[in-house]
Amino acid sequence: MNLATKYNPLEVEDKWYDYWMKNNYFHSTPNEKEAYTIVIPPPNVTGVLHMGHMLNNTIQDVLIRRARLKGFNACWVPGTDHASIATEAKVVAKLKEEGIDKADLTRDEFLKHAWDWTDKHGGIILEQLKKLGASCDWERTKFTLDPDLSEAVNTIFVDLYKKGLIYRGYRMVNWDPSAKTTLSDEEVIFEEKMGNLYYITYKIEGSDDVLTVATTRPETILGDTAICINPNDPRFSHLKGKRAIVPIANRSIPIIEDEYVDIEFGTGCLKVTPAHDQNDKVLGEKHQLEVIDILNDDASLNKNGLHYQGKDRFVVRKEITAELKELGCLTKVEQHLHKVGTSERTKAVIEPKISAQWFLKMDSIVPPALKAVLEDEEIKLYPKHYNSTYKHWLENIRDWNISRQLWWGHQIPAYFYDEGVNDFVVAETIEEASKLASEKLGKEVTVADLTQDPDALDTWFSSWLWPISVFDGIRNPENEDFKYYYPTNDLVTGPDIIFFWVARMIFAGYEFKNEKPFSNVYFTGIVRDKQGRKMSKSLGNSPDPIELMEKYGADGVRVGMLLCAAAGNDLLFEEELCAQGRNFSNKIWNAYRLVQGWEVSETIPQPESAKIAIEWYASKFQEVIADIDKSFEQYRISEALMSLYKLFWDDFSSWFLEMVKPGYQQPIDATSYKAIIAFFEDNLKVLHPYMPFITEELWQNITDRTPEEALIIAEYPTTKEVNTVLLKEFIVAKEVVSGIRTIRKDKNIAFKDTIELFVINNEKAATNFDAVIQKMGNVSELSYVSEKVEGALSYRVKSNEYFIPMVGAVDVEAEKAKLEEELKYTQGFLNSVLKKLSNERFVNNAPPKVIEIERSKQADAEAKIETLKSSLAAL
RNA sequence: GGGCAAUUAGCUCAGUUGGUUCAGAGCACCUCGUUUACACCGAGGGGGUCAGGGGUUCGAAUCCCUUAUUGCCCACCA
Repeated sequence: MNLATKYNPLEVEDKWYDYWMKNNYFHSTPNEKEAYTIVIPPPNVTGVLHMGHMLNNTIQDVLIRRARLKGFNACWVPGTDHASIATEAKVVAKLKEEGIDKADLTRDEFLKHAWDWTDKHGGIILEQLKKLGASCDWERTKFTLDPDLSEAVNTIFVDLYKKGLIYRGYRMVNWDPSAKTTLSDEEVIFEEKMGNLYYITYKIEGSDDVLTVATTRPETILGDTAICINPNDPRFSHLKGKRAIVPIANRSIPIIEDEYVDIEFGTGCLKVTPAHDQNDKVLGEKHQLEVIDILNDDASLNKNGLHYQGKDRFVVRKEITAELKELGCLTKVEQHLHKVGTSERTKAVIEPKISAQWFLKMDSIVPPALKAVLEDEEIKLYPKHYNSTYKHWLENIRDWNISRQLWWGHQIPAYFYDEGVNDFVVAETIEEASKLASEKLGKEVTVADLTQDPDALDTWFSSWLWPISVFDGIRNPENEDFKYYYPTNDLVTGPDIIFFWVARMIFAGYEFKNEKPFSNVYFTGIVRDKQGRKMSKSLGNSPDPIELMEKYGADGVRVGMLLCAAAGNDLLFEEELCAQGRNFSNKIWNAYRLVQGWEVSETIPQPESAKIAIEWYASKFQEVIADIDKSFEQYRISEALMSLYKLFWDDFSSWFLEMVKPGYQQPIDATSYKAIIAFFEDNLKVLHPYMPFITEELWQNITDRTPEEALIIAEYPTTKEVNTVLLKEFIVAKEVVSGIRTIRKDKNIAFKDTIELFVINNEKAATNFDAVIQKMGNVSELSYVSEKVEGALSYRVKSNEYFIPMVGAVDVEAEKAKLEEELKYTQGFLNSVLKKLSNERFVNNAPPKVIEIERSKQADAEAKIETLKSSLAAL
């Protein structure tokens, strides 16, 4: 068969993906083999593939395919996340474009739009993953809003509520007065702004004394319910136990003491407004202060704003400043640089606001998760330094606010029955809720009497169950899949969601199953562009993954991606790397073209050079796959790939194939050919996890295979002993060949012209590779001699000397100079060794092994110097 | 402000418990090459005061201290 000189990925990729799908190789069911399981970090259902996904999923596919080859029952569960905030925002925006305001819709109407949107855009990303070659078990595809997963979420909520771990509380939220909604922290952008710091004096009750506070938001004094001083601040010891009067409002408020107050900052006195500041709220709770909310939903002042009622907060800020000045309470205004939270979408300044939220208590949930990672190492994080980050967060964790003021998601299964907001029951269904409420009240409460909490649960409250719920482990804990696949093996994700997701999955694993969700977590870096900027749509610096795959082939992009993905580092991606990946595909392709073009002869004998080359590559291959195993143990996927790259390109193609290559239009002996094909097949196996398409294509090209013989389910090469002696001998042989090449280049001797090579074997080196040296150097005759060869160019490997006779071309002066330079270098080297060895403290303190090494270095150097000196003398 | 990391060749990174010719790899670069698989190639080559300073040690890219720069996370200072 005639193969094109270039590999064309487009012709083969879809073919093999369909073939794998058709033969159901990605699908896994429990069997007697050991399971190897990965659950995908579910991408947003309406998202599209970006470079981060490419990296992440390439790594997962490498792990899965490798496990499959290694004989595990490999199962990679794909799926998507409903991503409540992101998706709802997209739907709201889209409706707005159509002139529809979310506020005008009922919940059901809105959800209908959201589902339409999901049906239209959902799952695109999964189709894109197929282009990448992702060998996910598509029959197991899950979505966090699937009925079974939603049911699991409900069950867990009810369970935790019954355990007393879920409670309803008040919390400061980010309020967007323009959109009149709460925002998650992620949607708030802090911008540095120059503002004013206003110094305001308060009278001390029952005295003429005053105290001064500093604030950036003077209008909030109307919500003040205390003044706080640091108990260790000597300036204010006279204020202890006193009360102060809020200007304008003329309310009396207590002066409290707390070390939270920074003595250095501002005036050392802090006004406390629990309704409008996060830290003040904490202080307020600690000291049981009154909460006075002064704002309406649109950030105008309410009745607590007194005569400012109905006016906007910024208008009030100006007016109240003037009034305070008039009253003589404003002593100073300073310029002050501070960070102001603004809404990502509306740009409005965020107002902290207290509202009712649902919380999950953390105290009992955290300890097993800490222990599992830090003490027992049941779960290992790679790179390991994330242990500290993990520890720090878990030890300072606050109760988890699990409610969101959104509709797209799992509606909280709490049912109010008093029209108000205080009396509720928690139940998996509304029928159950009505029963519970009736019991609780001692009178009939019908379904119609109940109102379900409108809020949805935090997205992570469903995804924290992901490794369990994809196997239906919540609803049906004894099912075979769950028992077989859980705990999963590896999780591959970004460090940005270590708290949001990774830690919480660990919580869920121990809380609900008393078992870890996975054994290893591999954190990838962030994909950046050449300038180190994060790749993003808005910057327009992110290449389209699909276009890249069309240009370089999926295998090329996979390789390009991984080449720059050093373990745990961010990666600076550039398209050039995909070209390198494509070139590698092409290299493999052409190596195959060479081999498949050979004519095989059963009768000709095996050349000596081929025989030893085959022995050598067998060992070399073993050495490299052992290295690769080690790299994988440490999740150094990129390093493992580089080992393979060099193995195939340098060792296999540049050396091995050249060594066994038959002469032009000569046949190859059958023994060698068989071995070469076997090596080629082994190479394809180890390359397959990285480059699934080209390897399957060539595998199937080598010979007709039944579906049971497909590469994707082949058996990974077994480990055999490595002949290290042979490997070392070959390194020397390479240097000998290299020496010939250098001289050929220097003297412009074409490769097709044969040369003679004479050797003085001072090293008593083995002669195993002589046939190879002859072949690779195009040496007509290789002879061992004991005397220098006159009129020859020479070079040295260790203390061995090699001569290539050259008629008339030997420049004695140049030879001399070369020898003298080598001599100088070697003597310098010897001196440094001798210096070490003559240092008594070194000889006394260094371990014997190290001293021995130094002595052999000395001997080698001395031998080489002898050789060089006698050569010089001969000239 | 607190925490975590990083700084080695033009670029991206290895360098294990301090000790083999340990200063390395890939890419890029330079020179030569239309040899019969591949120019998406082959052969050869140049290139680094291991961020700066100090210390420990017989010996430091490696351990300690310190300074500088960079990145990430957390809290954001009334």
